[in-house]
Amino acid sequence: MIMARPQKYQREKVIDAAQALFWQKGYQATSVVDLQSATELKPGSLYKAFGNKDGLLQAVLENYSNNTLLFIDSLTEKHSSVMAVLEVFLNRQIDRSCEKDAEGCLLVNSLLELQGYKPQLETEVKQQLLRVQVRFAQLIEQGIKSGELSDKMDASGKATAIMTVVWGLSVMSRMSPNKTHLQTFCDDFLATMSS
Amino acid sequence: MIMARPQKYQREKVIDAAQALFWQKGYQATSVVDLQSATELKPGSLYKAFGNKDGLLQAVLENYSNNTLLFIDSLTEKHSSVMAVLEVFLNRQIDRSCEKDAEGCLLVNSLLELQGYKPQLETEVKQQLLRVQVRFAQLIEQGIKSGELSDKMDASGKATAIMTVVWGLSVMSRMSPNKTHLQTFCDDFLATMSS
DNA sequence: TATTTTATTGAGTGATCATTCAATAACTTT
DNA sequence: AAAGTTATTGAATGATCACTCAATAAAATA
Repeated sequence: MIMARPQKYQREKVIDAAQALFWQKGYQATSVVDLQSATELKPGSLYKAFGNKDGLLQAVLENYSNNTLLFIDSLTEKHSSVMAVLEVFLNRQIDRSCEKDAEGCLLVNSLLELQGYKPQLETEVKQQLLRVQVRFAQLIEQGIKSGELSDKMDASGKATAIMTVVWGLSVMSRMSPNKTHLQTFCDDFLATMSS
Repeated sequence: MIMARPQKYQREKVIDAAQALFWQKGYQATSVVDLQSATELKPGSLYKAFGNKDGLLQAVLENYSNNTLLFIDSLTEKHSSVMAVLEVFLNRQIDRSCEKDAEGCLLVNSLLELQGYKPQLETEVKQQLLRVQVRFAQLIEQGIKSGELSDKMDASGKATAIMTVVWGLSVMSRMSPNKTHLQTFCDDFLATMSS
């Protein structure tokens, strides 16, 4: 393999910097000039690496949802009970929602911003969100089989419920919510899932 | 009062047309040219009437949240029990979320799109969302006093919970959700509120 | 060292954006 | 009917946008 003139920049760092910007300001409000400053990439390099602004967002979204899946997996390894995993995950969402300048979930933000405007990116975001939902469904399936979770609703239904709560928290994070209120809400919700 | 050259257009119709556009495409993706076509207003008239694009969105948001409050009030008049009001409201949210090209809640969409980009409009959106949340808190307060709702959590906490669910449904509406799953989720949620 | 290959550079491009304003038209008042 | 008032009109403006590309620089190979 011929390799003349290797890349000076680190792809990971570039994606992280871009992610921070897209998360703070959203897709449209983030100009390519902003991205050039944050990533310290000249326009030509940026377009060489990611095609265009859409391609950069796509790389960011993949990175973001990969991290989410990795986090779920790490919780699954750490805790033996499925309920514990759900509880810890929700509590982290609550903590994030109550931070001072909480920005919610990048995937949710992107989904709502890009609806009916960038169909291709919208599809991409939906797929990433579905990946997370499916991972939860798999986890819950185990919990139902082991008898830990009730079998009143199937795993798919329970996963839908949990995603609705998580995404609700993501929106709520923009409203300076009361932490105790959210905790009580999530406790009650989790109670409806266990057997 | 001197009135030479009265307005040719109807302010309500203009706001409705603008609302439809903002709802479909979001604030940034809706160009002033789009708004001119939809409202059949020339740029000068539009700016005379609303100041600028932000002013038009503000008028739309006020109109939107007024309608939401009116809807809650109409349910309150129609049903004697608070639980019935909450149930009907949530069921309408579910129905909307499962429509073919569901667009979620305009206020939620706007909140997430404008975060960290248009602080003034963001504040406006938060206020409109809070108006709705407060109206629910007042309604729930009655339900607690009458003993219909449990007093385990105060009215403010219960209102936070319900808004989290409603906003979660608003996001979920973009994901072609399963109606039965949402209904079961909301039934279980309402059960945690009653005494 | 000379050649080849490829990433980097950054000024430049055309399109689109929100917004303005002087001219005009329509309605009321006198 | 004339004068006065104000909404309407639409071409024009300047700014910003995402994006391009020919020139250049740096590393690997011969």
